Amino acid sequence: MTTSNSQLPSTNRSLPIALMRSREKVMAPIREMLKASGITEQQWRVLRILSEFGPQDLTEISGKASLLMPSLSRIIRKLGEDELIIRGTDLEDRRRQTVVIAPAGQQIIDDNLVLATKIAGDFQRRLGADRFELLLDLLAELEHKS
Amino acid sequence: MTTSNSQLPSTNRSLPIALMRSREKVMAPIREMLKASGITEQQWRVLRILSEFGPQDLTEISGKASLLMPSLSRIIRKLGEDELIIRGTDLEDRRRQTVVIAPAGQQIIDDNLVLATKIAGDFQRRLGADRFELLLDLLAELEHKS
DNA sequence: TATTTTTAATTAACATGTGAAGCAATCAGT
DNA sequence: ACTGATTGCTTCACATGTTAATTAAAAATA
Repeated sequence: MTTSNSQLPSTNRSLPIALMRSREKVMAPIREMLKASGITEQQWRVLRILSEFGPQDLTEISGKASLLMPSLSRIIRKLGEDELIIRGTDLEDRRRQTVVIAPAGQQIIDDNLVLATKIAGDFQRRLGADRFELLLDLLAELEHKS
Repeated sequence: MTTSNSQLPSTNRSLPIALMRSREKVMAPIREMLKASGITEQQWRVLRILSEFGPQDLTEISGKASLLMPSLSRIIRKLGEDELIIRGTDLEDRRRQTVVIAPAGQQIIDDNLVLATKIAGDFQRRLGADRFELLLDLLAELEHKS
């Protein structure tokens, strides 16, 4: 406005904002679903990973869930307090915390299985299978080093 | 792990996680750039919008920046305290707060113009112009109602 | 083995995300 | 003009994002 910034791509066509917008749209129905179970979207991600890949330490979860350690540390503490997971110190390496999903946690996964599958499928159908895969590929390419 | 959840798409191929991952990768260099100016990525977005579209009220900014009102309210307060923007009550409708970018705010936009343009261009080149536009289109499609 | 370096996790401090409640100004209908 | 509904923004409460500092344990090296 004040000076010329015409070289900058308009915020209307900005990749960061587009990513935020679409992330919000994708997450909203999942959050809505999870309200009944009383957990957040990130807690759900952690439980899903524990359910799918079994017991593991925080660093492994962090990588799979794309959560930074400080966030994950708080989430694990909360999930432990709510008895949705069970944590224990690794006897081989006492720095590590091994985390296992608890029955109550698995129950939440099971309770939301059908609806979560439907929600994921809706987005896939919205774009079509091919374009959906293409989108995932393009997003993955953004992560590679230039 | 405990019970079967094979219908659920693996977290490895999950759209929400893919969106988070790529968002982080796209934002990281911008945050790095902004450290020198002492503002956050969201504050930068607000300043850019004010610079590009001129004075406007919070609701308008909220829509363009994809920031919820509670977040934006705090951001605007902070930017005002730092004198990067100037806010005033709209005399026509005293509920509205009209926000204008201040010289110090415009200076930050100007200071980062070249590097910000380069960063945005890097991602575009990484995919190629066509695939980059395709990505933006696919993301936009996710936002439509099913 | 003592010292140094690295690693896994936590904590601290501040900013944002999110849903809900609150408040004042405006609007709509009477 | 009066009342109820709506709008624009703020505040609250809690969770997460982010960087830096911290702690304990393990690994590397002298």
